[in-house]
Amino acid sequence: MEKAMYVARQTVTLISDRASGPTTRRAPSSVMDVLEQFGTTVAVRRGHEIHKHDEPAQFCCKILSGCARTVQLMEDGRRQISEFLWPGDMIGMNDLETHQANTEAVTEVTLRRYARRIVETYANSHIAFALHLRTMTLMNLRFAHKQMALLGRKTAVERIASFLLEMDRQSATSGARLLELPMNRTDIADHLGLSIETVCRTLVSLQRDGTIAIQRSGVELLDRATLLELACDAQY
Amino acid sequence: MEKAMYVARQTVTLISDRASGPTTRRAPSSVMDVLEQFGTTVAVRRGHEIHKHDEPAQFCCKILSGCARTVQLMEDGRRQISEFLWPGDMIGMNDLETHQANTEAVTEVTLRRYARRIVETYANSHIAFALHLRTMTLMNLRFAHKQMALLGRKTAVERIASFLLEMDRQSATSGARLLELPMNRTDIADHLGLSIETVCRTLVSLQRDGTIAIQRSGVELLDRATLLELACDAQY
DNA sequence: CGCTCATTTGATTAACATCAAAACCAGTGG
DNA sequence: CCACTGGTTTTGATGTTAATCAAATGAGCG
Repeated sequence: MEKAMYVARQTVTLISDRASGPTTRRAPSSVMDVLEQFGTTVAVRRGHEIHKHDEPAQFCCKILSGCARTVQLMEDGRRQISEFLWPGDMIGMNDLETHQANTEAVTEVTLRRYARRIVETYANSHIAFALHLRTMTLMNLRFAHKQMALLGRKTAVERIASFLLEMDRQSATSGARLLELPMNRTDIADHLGLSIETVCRTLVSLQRDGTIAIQRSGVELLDRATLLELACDAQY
Repeated sequence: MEKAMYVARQTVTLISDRASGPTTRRAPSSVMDVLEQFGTTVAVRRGHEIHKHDEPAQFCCKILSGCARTVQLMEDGRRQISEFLWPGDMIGMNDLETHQANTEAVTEVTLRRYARRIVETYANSHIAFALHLRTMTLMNLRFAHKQMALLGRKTAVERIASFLLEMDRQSATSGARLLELPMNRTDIADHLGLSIETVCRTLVSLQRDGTIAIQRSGVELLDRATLLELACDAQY
């Protein structure tokens, strides 16, 4: 009975989801909901791995709660965090046979996990689902291009300002003064291509200017106008 | 008659194309060939624009010959070149309503141009085509992630070595000693997040080491082993 | 040949990394 | 409550890489 219901919903709502807009990498509910019935819920502890690089991509997941990071690792230990992932984001959809990066829990994370076989089967028989997968990948790609411009051409302050605005946009309580930052300074550094000390110093200097106020678990955005200017980015 | 032929080919060969492997962003011939009949061939002169950022995405193109670049521009003129595009690569498939970046001809370029409306229509009714679009986008995303690691964490020499190996991989005559580099030093700099002077100096220093030999229109790769080591990248 | 544009070289500077240590913070247990 | 511990963040001093500024050289072309 539940199964029947899902199928019905799917035929009705599949198309409309592409309107979810260019700014989110979230899985809009309706198209992906058809997977619900096949998923299992899993908890991953802070710091633990969700997927490993080069592992066969058996599963993909939707984040229910918490924050994760995708990490590219060089032999000598240098790290690049391509993105942080939030509730609603999908993990492991950007891979074909094997995972392309480590995915790790930044905080305690709960996931809804699906066998990729199911997802692929579904994509092979439901065109709107296949199109939706592409749209999700495109959103990721759009973000990646922005991040390349940040890493290639922005200064430390510009990177931090962009990061704060991006985190605010992603955040559930976007627009609130207090912005929670669950990741530590090392993660921020490895996401922005900076050293941890530069991240600290830049945040402190923004605090001295009165642009932000650093809190134990995040940052207050006091002066958005200044951040916007510093971010050098039409999007925000 | 020609039309009929194309349709026939399509039904036979649609599925098999996903085997085209993880290392190319090219459009494998068979799936995309169904578009052929709708395309028009266009020439774009060196330096001219193919698509403009924020323009409605009316067309997409396949490169027939030449080299193009996708450029992200900041207000003050700083540039980031996300990628170079080669014969077989698709342009404008990574956008939804509007283009996300400028695409410009590095050399004289000839294109096969298709109305997006046709492509979208086709994707909406042919599932293998829709799946293929996703696979192409995934290849692009994979490259973008590698480039983020390069921009965030690699030194100048490592970037140049990675770039040369990447260009060699993309090149039609991959493996040959002489590697053609149609883009100028400024383009390379804006692709690697370096200054033009650093690109020059680094190339010259690799030449002094005997790793490469700089030619008027490219570079000879004399010592691939050293380049591989410098690139710090398991992929090559 | 002389013009323009691209590349290379040189000298100097600035931004950020690195190294080192102090301060802070969250737990833990007395 | 306080002291102790391990980890994270912050601050300070110094070093390095690559950017910037400036000029010379080289290549393509009418």
